[in-house]
Amino acid sequence: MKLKSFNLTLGTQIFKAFGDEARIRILHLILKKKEICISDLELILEFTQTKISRHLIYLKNSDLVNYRKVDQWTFYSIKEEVEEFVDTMFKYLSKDLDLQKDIDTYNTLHSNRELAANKVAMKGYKR
Amino acid sequence: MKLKSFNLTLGTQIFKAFGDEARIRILHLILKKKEICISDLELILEFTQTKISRHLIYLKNSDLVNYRKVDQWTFYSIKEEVEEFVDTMFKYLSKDLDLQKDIDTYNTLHSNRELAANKVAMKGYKR
DNA sequence: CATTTTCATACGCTAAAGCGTATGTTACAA
DNA sequence: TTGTAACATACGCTTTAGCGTATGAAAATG
Repeated sequence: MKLKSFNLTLGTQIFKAFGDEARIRILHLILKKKEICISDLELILEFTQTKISRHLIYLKNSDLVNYRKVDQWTFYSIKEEVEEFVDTMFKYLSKDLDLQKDIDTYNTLHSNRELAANKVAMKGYKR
Repeated sequence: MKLKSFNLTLGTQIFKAFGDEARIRILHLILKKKEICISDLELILEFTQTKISRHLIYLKNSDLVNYRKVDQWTFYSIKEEVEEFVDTMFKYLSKDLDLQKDIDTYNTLHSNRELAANKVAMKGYKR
């Protein structure tokens, strides 16, 4: 179910989550690609694994993302309750070139079959 | 003119501005009451003058508010370019009881003629 | 079964945020 | 002209945030 509003405490926490460029870029990729894992974010954003991991934990604690385990990967996604909110936020950022470039980078890597997402999606993927 | 979007840098700055309970409460009062000065915010929120002043400077530097001088007071207002954005943000906070209470407090003080806003609005206000 | 991959976390550091007290400045009031 | 009200700012302090390096754990791979 959709969350229509939040109180001051949660609201502040959510805005704080958006108050960091790295987290915005991570959230943006999660939103646009529905699901993404840490190792793929590492390739795309060229951050250290630690940095990405920590920001994802932050986002998890802010109730903005969920995760599920698939084989050895942990895929993060936007929590359904806040998806409309997150989507609204990114409408205000839709013209940003850096965010667009991140999507391009994802697409290139995906075409090159370099992402974990490829391996999971691949039929007959051998374990 | 309305600002439809902002880039990553400005966006991060704006979200940071919302990432603090005191600033949210201040912004909320400015938005709902159109204009407000520091001494009135002091009465309503019961923060120190320094704290309010600093947060308003922060909001000014984040391009969220404007101010104008009226007699001895400095009245802050939401910048027109971001008003639609700010309004949208507060829709998500519209159920919050603390924010509602701040408005009630403003209204009470206003009824009691205890705000600078009263003195300015008063016709024939003697200098 | 040894190695690699994926992700989390402890440690230590630096920078930024937030705050109170005190003080300064300007303009209005008496 | 003396005092007061409104607001800004310097100083010092404490807390929080963000980061890299190193290490740990679990699971998959070869």
